[in-house]
Amino acid sequence: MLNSRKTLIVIAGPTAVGKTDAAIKLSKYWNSEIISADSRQFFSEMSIGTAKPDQQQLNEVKHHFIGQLSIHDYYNVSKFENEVMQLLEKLFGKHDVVIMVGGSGLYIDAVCKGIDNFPDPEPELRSFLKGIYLDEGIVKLQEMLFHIDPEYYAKVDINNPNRLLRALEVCHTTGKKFSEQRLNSNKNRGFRIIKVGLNLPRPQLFNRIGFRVDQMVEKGLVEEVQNLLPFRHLNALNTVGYKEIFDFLDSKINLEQAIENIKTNTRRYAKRQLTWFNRTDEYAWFEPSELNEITNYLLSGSK
RNA sequence: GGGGGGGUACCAGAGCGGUCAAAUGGGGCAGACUGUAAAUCUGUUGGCUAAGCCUUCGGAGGUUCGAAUCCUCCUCCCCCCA
Repeated sequence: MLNSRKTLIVIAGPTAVGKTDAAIKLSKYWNSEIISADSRQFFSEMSIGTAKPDQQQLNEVKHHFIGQLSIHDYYNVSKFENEVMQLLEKLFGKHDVVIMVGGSGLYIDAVCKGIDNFPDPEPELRSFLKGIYLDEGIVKLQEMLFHIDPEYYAKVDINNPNRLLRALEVCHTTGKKFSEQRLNSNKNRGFRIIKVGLNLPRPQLFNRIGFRVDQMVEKGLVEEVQNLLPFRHLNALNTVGYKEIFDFLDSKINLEQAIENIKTNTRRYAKRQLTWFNRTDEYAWFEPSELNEITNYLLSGSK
């Protein structure tokens, strides 16, 4: 069991706000290490388009969960939760403070609050259900769910194929209703968690997004995506910055248009992230440049 | 100079006498979200003292009980002929 003096500092915020830099500085201050909670920076083949920390930054502070997976690997939040918890046990052995940075809200929450246990989905079942959806449409999924798990049917977003697919998948593999197993439990972690949100006035954030996308293109985004073209069907590549370039490589749109689309979709992504983080009032919000304020806040809170 | 087409909400683009504050798409804004999550999905998008009222469909007049829709003039744009 972890010592309660141990603290996990969570740094969250919308994409391109400046989380990486801030986390590195804070990590240096506490002489600690960084756990990344970014569902796309996990993949070794995706670097430019995911704005991974560069080699110099990686050398400055030890990072975990950056590029540890291949786009061909199957991964999910639950695995992330387990791996992070294992790692934390080790890290807290030598540090009182560990920093977790990232923009993937679900992944952050899985670490902070835990996530219910479900068996891993069987790939065959998953593709079977997907086939039904593709062949017979969402209405068929709705009917299936209505019969198997009316309770969940009553509360899900009935138009969201992913949700329906997942619920059906769980019902079929466990033989039990999804709604009965989805406890929304709140695991008690043996360490303190302090959450810091980083944000900027919207116009400024959006400027940074535009600038960063241009930079990605200069660094060779198109080539990176081109090399991944054969694997475009993989889930990891259903990602902003990649799908738009695929459209360009398909000659559906020109480069300029693709770049514009990436910027637009990134702005939307940032908005969705903010919506997620604003769901709770657990975050103390700062601008990324307010390092002193952040440090003071953390010091007063981590005592 | 002659002939033709057209100017509709942030943009594109339907509508072509009432059921039009105006389809649809894009963009914007807001939201949902426990295993594909940078994914997936939803709502909203003229104004207001909001089941009502006010101001909108290039501009000005006119016809009509009634006009984004018809007529006249003006204006701007596009295409064809010279």
